[in-house]
Amino acid sequence: MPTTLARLLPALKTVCSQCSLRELCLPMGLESEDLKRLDTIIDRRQRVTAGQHLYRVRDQFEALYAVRNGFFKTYEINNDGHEQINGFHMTGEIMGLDAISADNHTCNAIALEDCEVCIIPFHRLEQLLGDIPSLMRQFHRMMSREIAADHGMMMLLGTMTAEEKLAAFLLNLSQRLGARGLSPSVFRLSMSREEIGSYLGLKLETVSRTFSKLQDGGLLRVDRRNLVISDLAGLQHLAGCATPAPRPGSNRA
Amino acid sequence: MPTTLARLLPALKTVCSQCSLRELCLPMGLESEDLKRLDTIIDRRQRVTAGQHLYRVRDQFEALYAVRNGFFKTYEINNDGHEQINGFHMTGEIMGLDAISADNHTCNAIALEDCEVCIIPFHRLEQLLGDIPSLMRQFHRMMSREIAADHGMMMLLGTMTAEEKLAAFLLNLSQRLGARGLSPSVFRLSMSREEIGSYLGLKLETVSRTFSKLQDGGLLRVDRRNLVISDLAGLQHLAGCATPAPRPGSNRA
DNA sequence: GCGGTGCCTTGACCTGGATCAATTAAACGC
DNA sequence: GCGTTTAATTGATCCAGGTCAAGGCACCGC
Repeated sequence: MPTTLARLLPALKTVCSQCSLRELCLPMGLESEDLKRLDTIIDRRQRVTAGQHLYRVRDQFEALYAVRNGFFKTYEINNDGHEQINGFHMTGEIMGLDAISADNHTCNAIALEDCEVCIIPFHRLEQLLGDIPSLMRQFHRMMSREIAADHGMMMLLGTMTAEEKLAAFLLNLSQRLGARGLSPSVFRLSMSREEIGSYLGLKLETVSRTFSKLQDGGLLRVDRRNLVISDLAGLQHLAGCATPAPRPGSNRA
Repeated sequence: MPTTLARLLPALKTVCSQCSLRELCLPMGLESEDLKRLDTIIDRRQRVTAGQHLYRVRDQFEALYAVRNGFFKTYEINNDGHEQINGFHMTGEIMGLDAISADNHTCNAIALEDCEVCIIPFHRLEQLLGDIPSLMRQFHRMMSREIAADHGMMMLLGTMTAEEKLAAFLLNLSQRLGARGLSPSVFRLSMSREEIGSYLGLKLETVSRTFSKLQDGGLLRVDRRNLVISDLAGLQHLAGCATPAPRPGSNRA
């Protein structure tokens, strides 16, 4: 058993059927009968303190994780030692989908704040998918959404300028926070400038300069990690208006 | 019905159970009993001539497509009119996985050569997945592999130089051709310099210059679209040795 | 309070790849 | 065969973002 799984808290009994996030997460759209069956396999939570890994590259793949609260990043290190962040993950989002094919995790997941995740044992989930068509549909939607989001990210990395990238990134965060009932215009960044840069294919100095430029343009205010978006339409214009309408469960940047 | 589906050739009767690609494709690892059940839903092929679209953004999503032969690209156009190629798809690879979540295609697929695809009606496939656990597993592996490949692509776009990008791209092609029993060192590129550039986040001039540089370095020979890899190890070194071992059904760059 | 540490900002300069432009060469229609 | 078209190469110049360097400022332990 990987060390990262060692600190299970049996006291934390989860049930999807009682979870306030169920319409954002895997149980979305499930009948109460089927929700109860899901409860039988997703019955454990795990706490992960800020800075701790949930899993690492090459860890045996056993479970998917749904973020219950907190904020994660997933990243890979390439052979130059260069870190690339694949995604930031918040409440209701599923991590680990990339590991299914290889039976091992292909990236690292680390908590940027104190977090809690629901453990979804994958082989039991697959069994259940065969019995609950609506759950299977939702699962496939979530995987597909990840693929589409990654394609969006490839577009961002391949074709956008620093300003466009940062605008798109902040809008995406704003949207996902909004979909969770939080303020879409005033929030705290959980990640450093360097981490934003790693995600967007920029250096931290460029991220910092670009923040300053957007601030000088009156689009937002930043003070360290506190952000206020003051001109949403302006940011959207900058990002190419490519911001899709927020949807429950919308995933990734 | 989308125009792109109009030219069905009923004469082309497909059966997975007879297909030489079955160990690269969706039927991988299936028992003959289950293969027959797959035959009942994947029973049509479609020809797509070079330059013709198989589907376009916003087309209703009805089916996945397995490439039977030929070569496709999938791409998106962003709001600046900038094209980003998401992937090149060859024999045995599945296209359309990104469309499941939205019920509409989120990218365009166009044939770079005369192609033939097998039509996989998605709702019928989902029904069958519930009955055939090994098919479900293989389907999930293929989706997951796409996610992992996209993460690799994000790494490439975010952290690599032009030379590293091109080396990694050519090695990926080489590997996938090799896995299909074709020469991994002598092959013809089906795409233009501009398309390579769009995929790698470079301009066509840079792609051309980088080819020349690799050629001058003795790593390969290019003449228009004909390629000979003469120093595989050298290319791998350049690409950061990040080339995973070729596996059947390995997907995407 | 006070030194240390980690993050962030800003300035000055440099460079990899973009841009603009000219040339060559295959492929194609007739 | 001979224009026309399209793809590719190569050169010259430019600039967005990288790199290097110097502070600044919140936060922490003591």
